[in-house]
Amino acid sequence: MKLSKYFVPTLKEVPADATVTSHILMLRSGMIRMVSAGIYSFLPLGYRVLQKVSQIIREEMNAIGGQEFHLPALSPKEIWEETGRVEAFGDILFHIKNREYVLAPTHEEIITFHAKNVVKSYKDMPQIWYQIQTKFRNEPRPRSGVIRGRQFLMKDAYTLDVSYEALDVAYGLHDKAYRKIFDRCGLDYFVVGASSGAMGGTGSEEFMVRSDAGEDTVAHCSSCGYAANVEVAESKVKPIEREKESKSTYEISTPNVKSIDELCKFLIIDESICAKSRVYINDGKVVLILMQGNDEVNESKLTKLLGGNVRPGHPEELLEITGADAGSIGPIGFKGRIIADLKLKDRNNLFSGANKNDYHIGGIDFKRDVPSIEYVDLRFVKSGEGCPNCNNKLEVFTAIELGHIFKLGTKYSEALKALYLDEKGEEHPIVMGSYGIGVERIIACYIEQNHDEKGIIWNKALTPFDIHLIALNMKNETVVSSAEGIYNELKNAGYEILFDDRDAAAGFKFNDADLLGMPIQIVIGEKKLKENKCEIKIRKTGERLDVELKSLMSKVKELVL
RNA sequence: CGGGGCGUAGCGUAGUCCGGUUAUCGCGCCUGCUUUGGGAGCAGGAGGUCGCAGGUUCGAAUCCUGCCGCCCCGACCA
Repeated sequence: MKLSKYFVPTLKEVPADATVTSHILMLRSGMIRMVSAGIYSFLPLGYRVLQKVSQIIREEMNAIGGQEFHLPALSPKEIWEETGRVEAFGDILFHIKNREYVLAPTHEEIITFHAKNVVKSYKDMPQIWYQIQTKFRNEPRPRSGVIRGRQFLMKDAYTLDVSYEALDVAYGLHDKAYRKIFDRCGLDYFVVGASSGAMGGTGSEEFMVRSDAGEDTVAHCSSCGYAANVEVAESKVKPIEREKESKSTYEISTPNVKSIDELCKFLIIDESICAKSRVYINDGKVVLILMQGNDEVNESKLTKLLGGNVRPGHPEELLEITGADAGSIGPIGFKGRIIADLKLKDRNNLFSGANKNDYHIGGIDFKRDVPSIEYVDLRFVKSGEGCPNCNNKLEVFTAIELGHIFKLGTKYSEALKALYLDEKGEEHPIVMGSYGIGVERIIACYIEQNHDEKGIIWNKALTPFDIHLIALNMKNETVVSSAEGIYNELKNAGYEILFDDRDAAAGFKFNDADLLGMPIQIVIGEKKLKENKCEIKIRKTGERLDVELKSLMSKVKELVL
C-alpha cells in the first residue's frame, strides 16, 4: 500500500479530548475517529488491526469446534421481555422508536431462540456457536476511547449441552482457547476467578489486563497467581489483639465529632481501636455493621451474606432507628442484628458511637457488652495484605476486563423453553454457557502495554503491515526507482507493506513511521544507496542495521517471523 | 444521574474576568520556487454561523437565560 494514496490521517498534536494513552495513539495514528461519545469509526489502518485480531479469535474458536454465525443486531423486544431482560438491562438497552425492536447488547436470547427451534435431541449436542459482531449498550458514561463505548465489537460464544458435566467440558475448552487468543495477541493478562452470582451455574472467569485506564479493581498475588475482583477478594488479616484488662464502658462528650478521624484527633487514640458504624436496611430489616477504623464496608460481600435487597439507611431512618445521626451511632443499646468485620473479633476497650448525638462510648468489650454480635469478613482487601492462598502479599490495582467466560446453566433455555429430549425421551432444558471478548479492547490494551513516547510498537501478530518502507527523497530518481523495486519485490514475496512514497521531509516520515509502529522499517536514502545499501530499523529496540541491497530479502525473511 | 471543566478554521490555541475597528498565533491545507537522514525555508493564498437559540446593549466570542455537545471524577456497569 502506498501511503500517498492511503487514508491515514496522522496527528502531530494530542487531541484535547483524549487522556488515555491508547486512545491518544489510536487517534494520532489515524486508526480511529470519534463520531459521538462512545461511538468510533475505524479507519483503514485501524480496521486492518481489527481484522487481524478477529482472525486470531476466529482461528482459535474454530479450533475448539466453534461455528461462526452472523446474528442480527436488531432484535424483537418481545423475546427480551420473555427473559425479563428489558427490565434487567433498563436504560442500558437501546430501544427503537418506530417499531418494537431493541438493539442487542448481547445475544443469549437470539441464540436460545435458534436453539429452541433446531436443537431438539441430545444427539444434536454439544454445540459451540459464536459470532464477531457489534453490540449496542447505552452506557451512561462512555470513556477512554474504544475501551468503553456505546457500540463495540464483541466476540460472543454460546455453548449448548445436555448436562452440567458437559458444560464443564465446553467451559474448559473456552478457557484454553481464550488463553491462546490473548497469548497470540501478545498481551500480558491474568485470569480472575469470579463468583457467577445471580447468573447461576458453577463458575466464571474474567481475563484482565492491568491498566490505570481500567474500571475494575482487582487483588492479585504475583507469587501463586491468586486474583480476584476486590468485590469478592479475601486476604489474611489478623484480628487486632485483645487487651489483657477490659475497662468498663464510659460515656464521653464529643461535641461536633462526626468522623473516625475527628474522633481519633479529639481523644488522641488510634483508629484501630475505633468501631465505625454503618446502618443498612435489608428487605426492611435493620442491620448494624461495625468496621475497624476507616475500613469501608464491602457492599458486595454484605449483599452476598444477607441476601435480598441491601441499602444504606437514609439519614432520617438513622435518627429514628438509633436516636442519633451518622457519626454518633454504635452497638451499645442498638436494637437489631449486629455484624462486625473479622478484624474486630472479640476485641475490647473499643470506642464507638453512643447512639446519642455528640457522645461516644469508650471501654467497649464486644464479648461482654455485645454478646449477640456476629463476625464476618466484610472488608475491601488492601494492597500489602496477605494472600489467602500463600505467604506472599496481595497487590490491589485497576484492570481492564478483556473477556469473560461463564456457565449460564438453564436460565435462558427455561425462560424461552429451549428443551431437548434425552435417551429416555424425557424433556430437559438445554444447559448453556456464555463467553465474551471485547475485540477493540484487545487493541487498546495491546497499545497500553506496547508503546513508547514516539508511538505504537506493533508485534507480528497484530501489526497492520509487516514492513514500513520509507523512501527518503521522492525527488531523487535513484531513490524512487530503488524503493519502487524493493516495494514490488517485497509485495510479490507476500509481505504486507506500507510504502511511504509521500514527498515529505525525512524527519516527518521517520516520526510518522515511529507513530504508526510497524515492527520493521526499511529506509531507502541517497547516501546508503551509493554503497548499494539500505537501512533497517527495528521499531521495538530502535536498533538500526545497514543491509546490502542484494541481501535485503534474506534479511527481511530473517526478521519477519 | 451528582460534581468539575471545556466548546473560537481540519488539529492545537489567544482573546472571555473588565463588551468597542478587519477575531490571535502555531500546525495542517492550496500555488510557486528552493529543500530532502529526525516533524524544512521563502513568497503568495484559501479557510470562521466564535456550539445552538433567545435576551440585555448604540455595539456581544466577551454579560444574562435556556438548550446541545465533549472530557474528567463519582454513581452505574449483563
